[in-house]
Amino acid sequence: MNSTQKIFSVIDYNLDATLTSGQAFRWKRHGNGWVGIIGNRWVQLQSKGTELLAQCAEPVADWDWLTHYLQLDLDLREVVATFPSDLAMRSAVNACQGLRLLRQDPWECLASFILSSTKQIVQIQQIVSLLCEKFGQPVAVPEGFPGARSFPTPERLALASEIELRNCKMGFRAPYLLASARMIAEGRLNLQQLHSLSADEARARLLELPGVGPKIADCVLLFAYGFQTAFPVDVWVMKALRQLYFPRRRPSRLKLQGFTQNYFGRNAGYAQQYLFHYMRTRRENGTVKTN
DNA sequence: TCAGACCCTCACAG
DNA sequence: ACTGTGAGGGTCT
Repeated sequence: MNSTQKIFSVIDYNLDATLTSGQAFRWKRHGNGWVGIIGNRWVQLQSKGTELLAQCAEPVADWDWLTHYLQLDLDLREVVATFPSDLAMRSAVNACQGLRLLRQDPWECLASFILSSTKQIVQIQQIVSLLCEKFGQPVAVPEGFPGARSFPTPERLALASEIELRNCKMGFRAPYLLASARMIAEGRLNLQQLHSLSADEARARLLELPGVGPKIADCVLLFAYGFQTAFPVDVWVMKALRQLYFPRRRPSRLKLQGFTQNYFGRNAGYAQQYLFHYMRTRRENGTVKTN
């Protein structure tokens, strides 16, 4: 039966933490819940205990897209059980039970992270919001809600000028986003095809894009393609790693990569998300308990 | 490996 | 109120 809303039963799903943890940049708080756009759909989400209420603007026949985006079928306990059990890791997990990884659209994720370099999360949200406002397609919205737009396609952005993009306050990231959009629009890189590659191969392809370095490539592998071994190292995670595991000398990037893969295991990327969130939200901002 | 440049905005001093 | 300053989920050269 088609309905505009559905109730999912969930265990250990911290919606607030998940939507504010810097993976996705378009969710806005609305009352107790959240409003966002997934693909071409407007969605409102509310979490109540073990229930997750989803509301759309138009009737939905099949909710698989939302189950997939939110990764509702994932057994989080099984994932957390694979983390190393040092104190910092345990503290990070305890500080934020139910933090999840989303499974986003590759292009939206890629473009958003190209825009993320040396920006704070609120600033990224602002840029992405302007970008959607200017280049996105209108989507259906329920009565009484402000209009909303989808994330612009690479084809649309490929037609934009650098000036237009800079007007979205993205500064020096504009030529990167434009060039990447063009490469994808021209078919020089097929984002869907990366699903069929290994993590290393997919990573190599992403690194061909201008404005995409190791950190952003890993974010896309993790947040869009679900390669859970991908381990984005940003300033926060680097701070944690150095304090915790390399107190003496700083390791080379290659060494660090080897270490994170071995030490954090097959869900290294998930572990990274907990460390990131922990570092970012702790009161003493930047210190981690080591014993 | 190692800086420095790169846009722009906001928070925070003074 | 105003101006000055610094730094912010990096990447490129």
